Amino acid sequence: MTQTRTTRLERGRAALGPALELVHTGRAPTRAVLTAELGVTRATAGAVAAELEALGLIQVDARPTAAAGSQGRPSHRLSVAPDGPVVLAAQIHADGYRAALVGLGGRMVATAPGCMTVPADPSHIIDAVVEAGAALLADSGRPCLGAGLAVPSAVAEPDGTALNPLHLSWPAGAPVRDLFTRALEKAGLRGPGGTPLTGVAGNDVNLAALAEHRHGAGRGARHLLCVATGHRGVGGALVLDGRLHTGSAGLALEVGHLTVNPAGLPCHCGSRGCLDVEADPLAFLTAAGREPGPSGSLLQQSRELLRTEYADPTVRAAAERVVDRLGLGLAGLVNILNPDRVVLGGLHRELLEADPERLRAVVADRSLWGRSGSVPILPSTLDHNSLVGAAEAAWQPVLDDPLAALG
Amino acid sequence: MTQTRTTRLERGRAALGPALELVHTGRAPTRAVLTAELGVTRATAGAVAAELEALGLIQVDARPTAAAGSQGRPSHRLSVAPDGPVVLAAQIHADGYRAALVGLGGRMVATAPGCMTVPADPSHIIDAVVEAGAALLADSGRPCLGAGLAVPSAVAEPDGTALNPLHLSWPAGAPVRDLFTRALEKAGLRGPGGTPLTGVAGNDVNLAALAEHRHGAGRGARHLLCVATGHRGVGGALVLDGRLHTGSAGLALEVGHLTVNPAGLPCHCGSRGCLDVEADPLAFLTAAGREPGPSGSLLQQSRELLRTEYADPTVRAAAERVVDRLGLGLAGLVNILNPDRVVLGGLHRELLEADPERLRAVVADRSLWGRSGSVPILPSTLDHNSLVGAAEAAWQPVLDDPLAALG
DNA sequence: CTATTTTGTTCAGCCGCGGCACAAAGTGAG
DNA sequence: CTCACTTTGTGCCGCGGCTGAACAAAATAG
Repeated sequence: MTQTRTTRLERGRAALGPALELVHTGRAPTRAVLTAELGVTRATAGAVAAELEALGLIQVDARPTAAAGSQGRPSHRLSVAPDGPVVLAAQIHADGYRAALVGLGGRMVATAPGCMTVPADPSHIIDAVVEAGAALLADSGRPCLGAGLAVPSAVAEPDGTALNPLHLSWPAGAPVRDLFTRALEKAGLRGPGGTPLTGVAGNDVNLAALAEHRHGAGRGARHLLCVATGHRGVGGALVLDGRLHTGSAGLALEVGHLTVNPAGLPCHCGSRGCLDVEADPLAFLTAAGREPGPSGSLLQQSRELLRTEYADPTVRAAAERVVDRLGLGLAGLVNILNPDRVVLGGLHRELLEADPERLRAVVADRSLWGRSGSVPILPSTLDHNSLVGAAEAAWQPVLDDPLAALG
Repeated sequence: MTQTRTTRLERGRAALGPALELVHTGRAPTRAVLTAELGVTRATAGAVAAELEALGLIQVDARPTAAAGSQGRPSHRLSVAPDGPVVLAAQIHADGYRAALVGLGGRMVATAPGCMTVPADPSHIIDAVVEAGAALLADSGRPCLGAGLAVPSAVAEPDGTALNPLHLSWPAGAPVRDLFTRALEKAGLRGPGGTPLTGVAGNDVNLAALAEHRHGAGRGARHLLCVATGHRGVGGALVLDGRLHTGSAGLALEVGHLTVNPAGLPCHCGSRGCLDVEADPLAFLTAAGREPGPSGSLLQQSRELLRTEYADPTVRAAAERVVDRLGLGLAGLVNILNPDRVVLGGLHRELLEADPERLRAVVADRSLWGRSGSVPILPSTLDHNSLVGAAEAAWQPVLDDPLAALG
């Protein structure tokens, strides 16, 4: 037998992927910075940039803008290609869906929301969101390199099934990844060269964390912990060295069942006082003595209450109660994960902004050492971060190996 | 200025490090397997193996043993060099210290225990263990490539200071890494070419996890969670894709303050019913109604009790109580980290072996999905795993880049 | 003993990349 | 404006690691 081996996909320029990621995340605004970040010679960086430009992924400005106050020849500016390829991002939430086209750099090119009560059969809404995305794509005329789907449920790997669609009526174990891929096929969406698109699916909080890490409040963090709450329950996510940590089966960071109030409310998990039932919008509304509305509007209702009636002592006390519980949960997570940054989303973001010091104090107090307790806790900064995160997941193969993904 | 750049340490054969690691961990018993694992051609694998042999790190058997039941030319066998270089491993525990020389493959070449009450000044005992190691080294006549120290405390990065020497009388923030390095210098230990040795220091449970992952019960796991208890308190560690996850400041996996018994004993952290006070040897002895002995012997005392009097209903009930608490803590960790294997050390190992089903049932019951709950829970299998782990940490630079570490 | 299978070895050639020299494009001093 | 200086871009050469292929070696099967 003549000598065969596994095809080396990373063939060609090894620095192509890292270089694209640097431009994508805005960490390489010029070719000079790119050279330094990659740790290669200027010659190599130049060749890499030229190759990425030839692939239509980035743009190298021929007319470099002079950097103020610095001497020497100004470096060429790098940016993502303004009319380059996009990926299809889709999100399903309690109120309906949203489709979007997202280019490199997290730029949302087009977006289309859709309201509907989520039906028991996940394939219907997945088909709907993909069709909306296909329409956007047809309008834009730009090539599509991938597709990502965010769902409000844990997604098991490697099968891509939704395990706990808590506030959806989906059956447990719905094969959302495969349904998504099939919907892409049905909608006639194709990748470069007519190859079929393979969809990726993930938990919305996980994907939001990825987006915040690349383009939002988590930028530059080595170990980023995100915690967020939508309508019911609390989700977590961890980004380690730029990669989402989903655990061995995609089930990591199920933080909802940390005990934060030993004498608290019973939880469906069998315990009492879990974060899930002590620090979500429903808990806030209940503590404030308000009648919770329909489950798909709990977040809006809570935000409204927080914004308009925070002066009311009852509301304020309810907020502080939730913040204290959340702080206990965060302290536990900080002790276990020791992140260098924490970003809060959903209602937790508003609660943090309402009283940043209280939450930070609780976390610092219950963390084991001042050092780990002094971790910065920031509100999320991206709109539609789950959607952008779904796009990030879809971009990943391109970032890992641009040649293979486009060739 | 002529073009300079950061020296590319990984210059030369890029596959040298991975190849050494494969032999080191026993995953490349033959050159043919090495070829497949590295994903290179036979020619390259041959060159790499020859180079590692020339460096004195591995041995390539000229007379390959025929593999039974397979055709074709038998492949050369690979093994670590029997008289190759070693690293110095040191451990400090409640009863004293232990020094050892450890070769590649986790082979303990020589070891020397030392009993002493740990003095308040950490430099004394660190000097003592290094001197013991230096004596072993002089006897062996083998070159020393590194040194690692395991301490029963969290070690903060990047400064290498011991933060919570719980059952030692050390001051908080003792610079153990620097004290260790200085002791190595004082003892006249030198690396290849007379370069000074830089010591590495780590938490004993963290290092034990590393050892179990490379050579023990954790072999092959992608996400390995280790939990162990020595005399007081509970420690945890996580190995992700072969690397220890120590968090952004070395403080990750401080699992001792997970709440596992809301109505439990008060803990110095301010909460009640923490894992630290509910699932350590002291908790077991107390629950069994025994008078705890001196703090440095709690583990022995507990083991003794478990082995000789497990038939006693009081002892058994105490064990089950601790197992139940431990199970709650493990379930919480499994929900957050979703490892694909759990390894228990110290007294937890004996408790697991006494009644494997009970612990597994508790974990499965409190894990969110059967899938993550069905994670295998195994007892540790290595003797002196913290010591071997200290050696692993010391070997790491060599495994990462053999040429740079030896050149 | 021959055919087959699997592995080791040698060698030529490609190609990525470093190093260098030089050009280009800016700032600042006089 | 000119000149010195600094920083960046580009073309070219050469090294060296790695692939690919042909060939040799060492075992088993029949």
